[in-house]
Amino acid sequence: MCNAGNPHKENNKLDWHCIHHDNIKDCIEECKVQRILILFGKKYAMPIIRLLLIHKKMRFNHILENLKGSPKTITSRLRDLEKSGFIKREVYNEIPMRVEYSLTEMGASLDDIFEQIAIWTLNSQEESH
Amino acid sequence: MCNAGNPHKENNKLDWHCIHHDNIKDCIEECKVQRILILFGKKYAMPIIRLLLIHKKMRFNHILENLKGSPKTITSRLRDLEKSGFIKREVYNEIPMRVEYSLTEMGASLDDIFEQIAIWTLNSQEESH
DNA sequence: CAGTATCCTGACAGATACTG
DNA sequence: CAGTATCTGTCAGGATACTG
Repeated sequence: MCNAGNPHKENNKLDWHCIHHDNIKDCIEECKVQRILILFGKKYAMPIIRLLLIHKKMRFNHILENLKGSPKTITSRLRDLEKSGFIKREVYNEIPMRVEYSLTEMGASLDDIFEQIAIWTLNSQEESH
Repeated sequence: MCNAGNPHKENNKLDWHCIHHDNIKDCIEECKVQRILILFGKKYAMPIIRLLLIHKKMRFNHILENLKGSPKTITSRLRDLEKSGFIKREVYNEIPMRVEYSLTEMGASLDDIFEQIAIWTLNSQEESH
């Protein structure tokens, strides 16, 4: 069983990843921590979140221009983030067409963990001096 | 300039990633948060850290058997983690040869951020109900 | 405008055999 | 034992042209 969703710091550390899976494939598919790391290890995933944290709402071409990626890759990443529940896609049937991307509540909360990672990198730098 | 290494929560949020780079390539190369996410988005990176947190020291074949990966991939990941300063590789010139992997202080501190991500996944799950 | 479709390159990863 | 070498397949991502 994957216990990544059930961390009780007092009792046992290491609750953030399952060690009891028979094969690692199950871990990767079921462990939420691993899935987040895989998603944000992909190109543009984090920069998209950051753009939306700053601008709140953005249209496709604005994201595209800002990140200077190919439309295929940007689309792919937007779909990933949407499927994972981090961003919301709203279509307005105007001419020309308008699509606006924004963060879900869950997506906006990513700010916290990214910041914590940043703080961690700062601390681990100090320790190594 | 990348300001990911200089987070001051009181003044400005979003310090965890640089928005002022002209192109995203510089961000990926220079931003520490992004680099960590890319590294641990790769297969076996997190499971290796977890194994070493539990067992303290492990030999190559034990890691290999435990994670059931191909030797090429496991070696590649061990080198990545070593280059980033998370693990230490010690060679003993015995016959048969012995190599032991263990965490550096910085590697052991990864426990904290993985746990924080796990706690975050738990909280964001509750919110969405 | 917001994407798809197509083609292409390179990195990631598995399987297996081999070596110091 | 601790890898390396080799071959293979899959997928991420770029460039560009096209479409509803």
